[in-house]
Amino acid sequence: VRGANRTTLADVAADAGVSVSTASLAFSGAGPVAPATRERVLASAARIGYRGPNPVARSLRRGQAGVIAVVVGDRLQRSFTDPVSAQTLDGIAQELGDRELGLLLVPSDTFGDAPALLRHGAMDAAIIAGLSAPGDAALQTLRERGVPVVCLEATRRDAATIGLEDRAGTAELTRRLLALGHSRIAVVTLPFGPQRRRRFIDPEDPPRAAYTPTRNRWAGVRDAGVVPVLALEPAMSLVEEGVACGHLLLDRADRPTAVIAFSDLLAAGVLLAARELGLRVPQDVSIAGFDGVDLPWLAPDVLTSVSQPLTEKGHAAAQAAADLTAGGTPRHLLLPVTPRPGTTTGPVRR
Amino acid sequence: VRGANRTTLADVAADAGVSVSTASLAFSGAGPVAPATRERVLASAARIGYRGPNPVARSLRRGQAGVIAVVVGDRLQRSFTDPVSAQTLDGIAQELGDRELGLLLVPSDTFGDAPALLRHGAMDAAIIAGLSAPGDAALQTLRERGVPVVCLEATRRDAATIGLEDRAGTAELTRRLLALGHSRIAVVTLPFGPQRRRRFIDPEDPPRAAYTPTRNRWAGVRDAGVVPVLALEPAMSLVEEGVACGHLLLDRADRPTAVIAFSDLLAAGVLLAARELGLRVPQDVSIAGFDGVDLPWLAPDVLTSVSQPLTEKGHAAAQAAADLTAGGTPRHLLLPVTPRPGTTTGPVRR
DNA sequence: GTGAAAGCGCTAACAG
DNA sequence: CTGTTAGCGCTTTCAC
Repeated sequence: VRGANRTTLADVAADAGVSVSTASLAFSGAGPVAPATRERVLASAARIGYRGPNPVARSLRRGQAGVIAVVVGDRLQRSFTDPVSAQTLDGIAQELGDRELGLLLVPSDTFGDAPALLRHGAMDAAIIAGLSAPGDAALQTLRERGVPVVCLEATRRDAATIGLEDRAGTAELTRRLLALGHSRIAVVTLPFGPQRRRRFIDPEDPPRAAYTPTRNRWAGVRDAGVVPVLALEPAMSLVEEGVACGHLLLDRADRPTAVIAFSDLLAAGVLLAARELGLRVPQDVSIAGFDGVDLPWLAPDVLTSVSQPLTEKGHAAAQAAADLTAGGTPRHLLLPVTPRPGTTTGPVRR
Repeated sequence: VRGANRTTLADVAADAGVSVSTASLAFSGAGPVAPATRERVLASAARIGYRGPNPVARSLRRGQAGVIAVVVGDRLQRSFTDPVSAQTLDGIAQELGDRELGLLLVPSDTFGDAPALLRHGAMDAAIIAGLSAPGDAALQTLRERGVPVVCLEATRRDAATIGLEDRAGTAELTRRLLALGHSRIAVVTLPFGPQRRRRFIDPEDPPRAAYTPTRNRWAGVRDAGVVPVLALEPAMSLVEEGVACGHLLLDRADRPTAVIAFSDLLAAGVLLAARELGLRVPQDVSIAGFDGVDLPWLAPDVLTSVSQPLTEKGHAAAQAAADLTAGGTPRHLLLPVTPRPGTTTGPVRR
């Protein structure tokens, strides 16, 4: 139906009695065409049912696909239910839309082969959203194809990156807890790598995390001079995981007086666990998160957190991708975070 | 960088001392090529840094873009945070990925102009996900371009549709409440149209809803022989709206004994409102939802609801789109729903 | 202002 | 098995 013999610009030109090039100009408006001719061409187009220039042909001629691929975790369901990803993607989509660039959405897990789309899809650049480890198949495939890449949440030499002041964020959060008199502080980290397992981490000597934000946020806590009394790596950044971690941390005699979770979703889970255990927040335990997302279902509580400029991050990523497409060199951007006061932290009770 | 003079198949052919067509066959594997020649071509490609066939050129030649557009509400942030959309999109992405079709994500609000991408983007078909009213700008633009369309959540003659047994769903839910002895049943509907306002609806004589699911789910309640004691249209299907509606319905002397919300997100909001008001669920009020999504943060409660096969819906939509691309005729599919038992409904107390 | 010509990079007949 | 030929539909110099 679509692939069949649709009418082309040549048909229009023939019908209007002009050359193809003139017809082209009449449509694109990119050159001088007599108003009368223009009218005639447009009329012919309408008459014979011409649907406008074929975007693929245009792309071939221009040498640009007009499309930026956005690589997200394999399960969109998860990527999107997470407000952090959703809001970032929203920012990317806005900026790309403003520049009339298409957004090719490519789900791809970190391990295993890159999907066919990534290997063969038409794209001028790619944005790897979400956590990616150095050896990432997606990144590698893109490199081989020579597609310029923008990485979010990662440190890469060979790609543009949009980073975050993770480290300053958790440092600030930790200092605030210290100021409130907390000394027994536990941490729920982000995943260290793609393995997806829940496990206690040695707070004195944690393994090196493959994921940059995990590494940086941990470093921030240490910057504030704190060695956590307990540290737990969740399988994923999900509410359910937060609940599980919360139980492991709070349902014990030597309960910490404060918990820092490296994401709001995890912090929310810890809060729910505290509620289930009959603990009052913040009287019995203080809980801090990271991201500053809006979690209306946590009402009446609002997480004490650190906001990252998610929409802006998306804008920056899209902008970086567009720049690379235009031949720009990969730049490395670092976005600031700002403390967001909430109801879930308070002075330590003795 | 990308648009510059990259190496082409012709370069490879020249280097390998074969014709372009042979080189092409060596890459696509779509014809008989002597293993030796094939090796030689591949070696040349590697040597001169050929990155593989240009997807745009291939598309032009094939007459297929290899891309399906997926139109979602203007704010991705909202579309995705909603588990219903997220899971549907996940299903679409899976199926499209399996067929090696690209997913072009296009945010577009229902009113106002269709975005440039929809007017000029390369696509073989489009899926309109999320609520769409008959006059929809996106749908109209697509029609004018002659792009075949699949509509979710809508009744359309001129497009393939993937529907849901909404009506049977709410009818069943209502009957179950009746069986539990409820007679004072209130309803929180879905939005009736794109206006986004919260308002009470005349239960005896509701306006006609532009959105199909709203219409059908209401009809289902009536099918069960119930006229709601109160009916409230939310501005959107969001937890916050559910909370607001919950307060309006439950914080009054003639409080209903049961509330049916037309989405789980709204039902969750009503449940939170009930908790805030100190009402026990289901002892003081029963609450039923629709969709059957997983809301871990509602623990320990699980909404009594009706599950729709979201992933399957996504699969079906993608499949329908692929069929249309291949010249198939628009079909109209109706997917079943299944009751999902939960903890939020119980016998009426007197 | 308008037209002729030359491809963008690839694939698919069709000969050989 | 391999090469020749002919476009896919459009844009863009460059003459006129």
